[in-house]
Amino acid sequence: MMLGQRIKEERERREWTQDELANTLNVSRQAISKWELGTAYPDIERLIQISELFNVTLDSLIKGDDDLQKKIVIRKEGHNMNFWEFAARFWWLLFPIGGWLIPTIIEAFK
Amino acid sequence: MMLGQRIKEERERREWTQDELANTLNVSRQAISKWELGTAYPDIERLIQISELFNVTLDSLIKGDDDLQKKIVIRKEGHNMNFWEFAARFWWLLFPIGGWLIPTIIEAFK
DNA sequence: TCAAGGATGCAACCATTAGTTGCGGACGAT
DNA sequence: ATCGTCCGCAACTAATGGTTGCATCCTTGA
Repeated sequence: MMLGQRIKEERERREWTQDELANTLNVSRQAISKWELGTAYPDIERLIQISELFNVTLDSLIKGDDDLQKKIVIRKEGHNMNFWEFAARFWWLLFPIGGWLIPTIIEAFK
Repeated sequence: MMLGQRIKEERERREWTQDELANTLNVSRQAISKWELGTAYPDIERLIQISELFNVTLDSLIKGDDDLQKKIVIRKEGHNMNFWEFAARFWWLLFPIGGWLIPTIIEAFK
């Protein structure tokens, strides 16, 4: 995850120390250090604060630079019954349907 | 924060249950419930998973997306049956329909 | 050369809270 | 009536984010 690097990047771009950033966000300096080193992650509320403070999108902060982002689509199958699930449930319909259909067809060609 | 509502929206849009979403994200169903109710927030790693699964930006997920807001109101109520749900419920219609259709077809080719 | 101060990382501890397990209610279908 | 599905509530556990204190590295200047 890019979060640590991105925070450090934006902080250093503004030539702030960890301590200064910590004060504006009302956390200890160590918290900033951990975030940047990736040993801890800020909670979501603080994440929003950071994105607003640095004027960057959350995606840019967390995933890295915008142009590096690529959507990874993880498709999940819906819970629609497929044919076999349907068949497993209604196989018995073959009896009445078949029992009527087959004689009918046979009758038709006699 | 919009996060809970947004997750619920995107989940219901796909007609998934909390349980199904929980399985794809490898958390308990309760976790999903808490997220949606706002009594807990997913950690950042899972947040990224969610945004990728739903193919939405993190900003849209966390801060809310005004454009999406409108759509939700419309489709909030009612639940559209898919084909198989329909089939599972009205399979018996095959009897009268088939009873008329098939002889008609056979008659046509005689 | 080395002392001092500033900036950051490391380690241990604490406290918050995210996540799990278990239970029950609401609802629909059979 | 009963079973199955879906979801929320409560209590507990455990993971981890945040704090405090100390160590390290670098720069600067007498």
